[in-house]
Amino acid sequence: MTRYFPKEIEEKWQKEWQEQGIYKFDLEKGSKGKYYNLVELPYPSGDLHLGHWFAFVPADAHARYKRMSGYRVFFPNGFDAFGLPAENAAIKRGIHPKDWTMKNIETMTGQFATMGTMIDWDYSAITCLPEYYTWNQWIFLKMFEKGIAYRGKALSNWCPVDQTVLANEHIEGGRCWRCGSEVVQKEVEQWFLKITDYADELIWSQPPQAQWPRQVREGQNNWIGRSEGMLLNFEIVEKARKDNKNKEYIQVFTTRPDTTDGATFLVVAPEHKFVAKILAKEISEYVRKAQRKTEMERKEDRVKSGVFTGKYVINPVTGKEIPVWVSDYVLAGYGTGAIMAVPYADERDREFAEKFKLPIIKTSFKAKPKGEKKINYHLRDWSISRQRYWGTPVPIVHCRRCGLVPVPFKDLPVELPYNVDYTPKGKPPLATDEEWLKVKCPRCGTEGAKRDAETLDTFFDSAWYFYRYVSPHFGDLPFDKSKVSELMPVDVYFGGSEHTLGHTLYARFFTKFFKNLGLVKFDEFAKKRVQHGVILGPDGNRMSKSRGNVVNPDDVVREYGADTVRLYLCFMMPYEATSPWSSGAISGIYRFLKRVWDLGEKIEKVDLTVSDLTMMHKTIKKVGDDLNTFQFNTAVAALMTWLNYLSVKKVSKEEYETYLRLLAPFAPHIAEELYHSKVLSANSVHLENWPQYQDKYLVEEMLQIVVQVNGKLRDTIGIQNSEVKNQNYVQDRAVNSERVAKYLNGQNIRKVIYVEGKLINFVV
RNA sequence: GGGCGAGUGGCGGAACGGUAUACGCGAUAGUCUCAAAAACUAUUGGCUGCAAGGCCUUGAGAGUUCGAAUCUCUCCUCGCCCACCA
Repeated sequence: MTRYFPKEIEEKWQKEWQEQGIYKFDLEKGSKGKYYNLVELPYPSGDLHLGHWFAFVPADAHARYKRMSGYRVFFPNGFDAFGLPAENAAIKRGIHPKDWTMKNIETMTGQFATMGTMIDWDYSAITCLPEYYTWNQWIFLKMFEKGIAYRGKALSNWCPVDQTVLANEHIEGGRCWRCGSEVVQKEVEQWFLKITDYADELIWSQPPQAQWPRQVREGQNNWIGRSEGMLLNFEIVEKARKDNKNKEYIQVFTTRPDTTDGATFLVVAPEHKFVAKILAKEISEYVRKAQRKTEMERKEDRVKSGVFTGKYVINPVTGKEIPVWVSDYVLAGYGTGAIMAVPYADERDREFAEKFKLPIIKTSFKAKPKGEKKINYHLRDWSISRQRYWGTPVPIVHCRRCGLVPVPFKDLPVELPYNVDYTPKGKPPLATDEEWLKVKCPRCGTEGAKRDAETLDTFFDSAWYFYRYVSPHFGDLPFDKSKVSELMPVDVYFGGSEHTLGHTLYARFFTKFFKNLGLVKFDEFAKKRVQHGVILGPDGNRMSKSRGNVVNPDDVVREYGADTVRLYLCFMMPYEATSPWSSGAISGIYRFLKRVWDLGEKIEKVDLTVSDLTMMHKTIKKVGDDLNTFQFNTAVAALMTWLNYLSVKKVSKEEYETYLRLLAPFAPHIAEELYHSKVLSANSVHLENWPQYQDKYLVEEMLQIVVQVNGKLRDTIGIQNSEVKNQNYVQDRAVNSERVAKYLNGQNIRKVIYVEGKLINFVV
C-alpha cells in the first residue's frame, strides 16, 4: 500500500499537464458556450501571498467545474506591472524598477505553477511592456480626441513623500494609501479623464443589467452621488450703489429650494472667489488657517469655525438682508462652494447658527424661488497624472506654438526610457531626461518642443486589461474586435471588495467609452461579479509583518501540499467571509485527503444498493450546484459526508471514479493521480465530463416524517416513499405512535397540517 | 451622520418558513503501543433526572404563522465602505 506524498505527485502532474497542454484554451472544444472566468490581475509585489491563493483557488475550482460541464472556459492571467511600489522598492534597493518587476513576475509565475490552476498563460498581459502600454497611449489619444482626456488645473491631493498627486479614491483617512503620509492640498495642473460625462450611465439601474452584488452597486451609486437641485442667486447688498445695473450675486446650490424662506445666512468656502475680494485682516487670517489645515485635520475638527465677512445678500424669497459667513464646513469643490444656510432644517447649519448666535426661523417648505435646475455629482473627474517614472508616458507633446499636440498614432509607442534618474525631486523623473524630453513638434515641426513628462495612473492600465487577454499580441487595435465579440463580456469576475469604488468603476467607464467608439457592443464588461473576503491571521487580526501573524502559502504547501491548501481555502469559510486562518483545521483537510487516498485500496466488485445510489446522486447534485453558485465550503462538506459514508462500506469502482471527478476541481493533483492509479484510466480526470445525477435516485426509499403536536417535535416516523402521497395513511401511523398519542391524549384535533414527505402537525 | 452586511456550540461555520447546531477543528474516554505520535472507535449546545425522559436554547424584546435562526417592527452589539456632498 502506497502512502500519500503530495509533493511527489503534485510536481509530477504539474509537469505532465504542462507538457500535454491539457489546459490550452480552445474555443472549438466543448459542447456548451464560452465561459470567460476572470480574476483581478495581481500586482507583482514579489511573492504570492495567501490573499492571492484565496482569490485564485476557488475561482479555479469554479472554472474547472464549468469546463468539465462542457463550457469552453477561458481563464487567463497577467500582471499589473507598473506602479509606485516598484519604484519605491527600486529606490530603496538600487535595482531598476523594470528589473525588479520582471524578476518578481518570474518568481510569482513559478509560484502560480505550484497552485495547480488551469490558467492558460498563452493569454496574458504584462502592463509594463510596450506591447501593452502602446495601447494605453492609443486609448488616451482617442480620449483626448473626444475631449474625455483634458488638461486642467485643480486643487489636488498631494502626497509630499511620494511626490505625486493622488486620486480621492486613494486616500485613506487623510493619508496616502501607499506610504501612509499625510496628504496636503496643492494646486496642480494635470491630466483628467472626464468620467463625469458618464456619471449617469454608470449609475446602476433598478433592476441591474448584470449580476453584481448589491454592495457594489449601491456603493458605486453612492460614490457617483447624483443629486438633483437648483442654483439660486443671492444679490450682494452694495449700499453705495444707486442704480440697478451691475448687480452682483453669490450663487448657491441647494437640493431643497422649498426651504429658501428659512435661509437666514449664507456660508461660503474659504477658497471661494468672493472671499478673496474682502481685505479684512480677520478674514484672510481665517482663510490662511483653514488652508493650512490638512484634509485630516478638517475632518477631525468637528466643531464648526467661521468668520463674518461683513457683507450681506438678499434672500430672494423673503427679500430680507442676510449675512455672509466664511467657514470650512463648506467645501470648495462641491456645488458652487457656497450654501444658503437653513438652520431650521439642516443639522449642520443649526450647529453653526447656535454657535454664532444667528437667527433660526421656521421654513414653510413651500418656497418657490426662481433658479436654474441643476444636477450635481459627488463623482469628480479622474486625475490620471502621476509625477513618477514607472508608468505609461503620456503621448502628448507640448509645443510653444501649437500647445498640446497628440503624438501621431503611427509614432506609438512613446517608449519609457530605461536610464532615468527616478529618485523623487519634486518634478517628474522623465523631465530630467533632456534627450528624451526634446522633440520636434509633430504638427508644426518646431524644434524644442517637449514631451509630456508625466505618466498615467496605473488604474488606467487595469481598466481594460481583460480586453487585451483575448488577443494579447494583436497589433492593429487594443484588441481584436472579433475575438472580443466571441469571448466578452466576462462571465464572472472574481476580486476584492477594495475595488468597488476604484478599479471596477473605471473598468465600467472604459467599456462605455469603447462602446461609444464602436469597439464593443455591450454596456457592461462583466455579467457577474463575485467578491471574496479576507483571510485574517491566526490571531484574528489582519495579517501584517509587524504583527508577525503572516501565514506564508509556500510554507503550508511544503508541509501539506497544494491540494490540502486549496481544499482548506474552499472549505473553511464562505467565499465572501472574513475569517482567521486556523493551522489546526488544515490538518483535518490533510487527514481527509489521506482517507480519500486510502479508500482507493478498498475498491471491490460490488453491486450498489439504492441507498448507495441515493448518496452518490445527491452528492453529485450538491457539489455541482454549490460550485455553480460559489458556495465552495458546503460543496467540500458534501464530499466529506459522502466519504464518511463510503468509509464504512464496500466501495465500487463506479463510486470511486465518480468521487474523484467531484474532487478534481478542488484537489486536481490527487484526483488525477488516483484516477490513473486506482481507477486505471488512461485519460486525465480533468478532461472528463462532470457526472450527471438522475432525479430518480435523489429521493430516499424510506422517508423520515416529522410528527409535531402544536408545532412541537414529538416523534419521527419512517414512511415508505410509495405511501407519502396518502395523507390518511401517514396520519394513521402518526396518531398511533405512542409518543404522539401521549400528547394528543384524547384531545380534539382541530387541524392537521401535512407537508408531503416532510412533516405532519396536529393542532389540538 | 449615510450606505451595505452580520450576530447560531469552546472555535470556523451548516440549515427552500418545517428534525437547529450538517461538515471540520478542538475536547473527553477507549483500542493499538514498553511509551509517545499517528490511526481507529465512541461521546461532545445548556439545565435537570438513577433512568426513560423532561425543559430550555440561534444578540434582546414584541409581532405574523399550525410552525420562525429564517418574514415584520423596535432596540443592542460588531464588521466593512463612505462621509461637514448642502
